[in-house]
Amino acid sequence: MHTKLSIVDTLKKHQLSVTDARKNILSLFSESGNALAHADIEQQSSAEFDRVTIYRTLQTFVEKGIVHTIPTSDNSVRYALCKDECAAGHHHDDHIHFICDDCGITYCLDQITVPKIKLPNGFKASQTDLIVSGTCNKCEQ
Amino acid sequence: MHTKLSIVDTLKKHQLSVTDARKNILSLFSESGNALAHADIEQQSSAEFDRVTIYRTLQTFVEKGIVHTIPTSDNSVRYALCKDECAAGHHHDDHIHFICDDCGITYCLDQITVPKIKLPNGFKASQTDLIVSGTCNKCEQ
DNA sequence: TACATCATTGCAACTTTGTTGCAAAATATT
DNA sequence: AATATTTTGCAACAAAGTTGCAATGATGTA
Repeated sequence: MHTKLSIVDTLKKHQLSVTDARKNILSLFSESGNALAHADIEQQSSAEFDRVTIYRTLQTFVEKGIVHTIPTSDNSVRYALCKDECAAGHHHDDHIHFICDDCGITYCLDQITVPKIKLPNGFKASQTDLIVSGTCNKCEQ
Repeated sequence: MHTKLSIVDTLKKHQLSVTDARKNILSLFSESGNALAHADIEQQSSAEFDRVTIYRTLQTFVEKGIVHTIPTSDNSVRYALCKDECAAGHHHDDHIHFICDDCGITYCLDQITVPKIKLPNGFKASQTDLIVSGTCNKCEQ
């Protein structure tokens, strides 16, 4: 069984030097539990870090396999923590994402896996994203 | 059986006045056959129309149900023609989209439908997007 | 067809978002 | 603790998207 890695250990495991920005942004993710847009992070730490640093940090996290991206229709890609198994350059996040139209929260529905899709001849899949939008369980009444 | 609507008829059907910009942009879609990003349209008609016009035209087309959006991970939403059944404010495009990592072409794979997903309690889906990326049949060798 | 009305377009000005190079600061290594 | 290496912030910029408004174009009616 896996013991949950600390923020610092996660960074070290991926051969990243441990800096304030990285610790801080990474902890934003684990505290929130959900996916974050660049803008979310900027709002929650703009006083502390330069915009450019946030861009570069997110990019590094994606490259190292610490977070994965979630496509959206509104030109504001979301980022979410990967499971431990994700490695640099190779993501294994074949779960579903749910974006609430009401509150905007983006959930990783880890329990549900993306069904295998049979593509036409000649098409080869390297990644599959399934994004469901609608109303989440908090916004429904 | 449906007879394919002309550009002008499509606009009229959706209660839009027929203008050069709309005719032109709409025909870009039917000629290309695939999904287009805002940038694609801008390149192919920048001399003719203002950037702002393209933004507004695309927005109108989405609202009227003439085109639908395709989420992406690179902050460049793609737009593609809807089937005839799509009405204003209510899209029925539950087919799969394929984005080629090589050539960048975005295909609507109409033949393949998105499998029904069972969501956790309290979650209600209004739309489901399935985006597969990889190598398309033209780029594969 | 000409007119009046209404919608659309282009322009300008602006805001937001994302990128790049470089010097200063922080981190890691010895 | 000193050096080498990375990371950060700043500045300057490029690209993407938005808004108001006047001018133009489309549409329906006489």
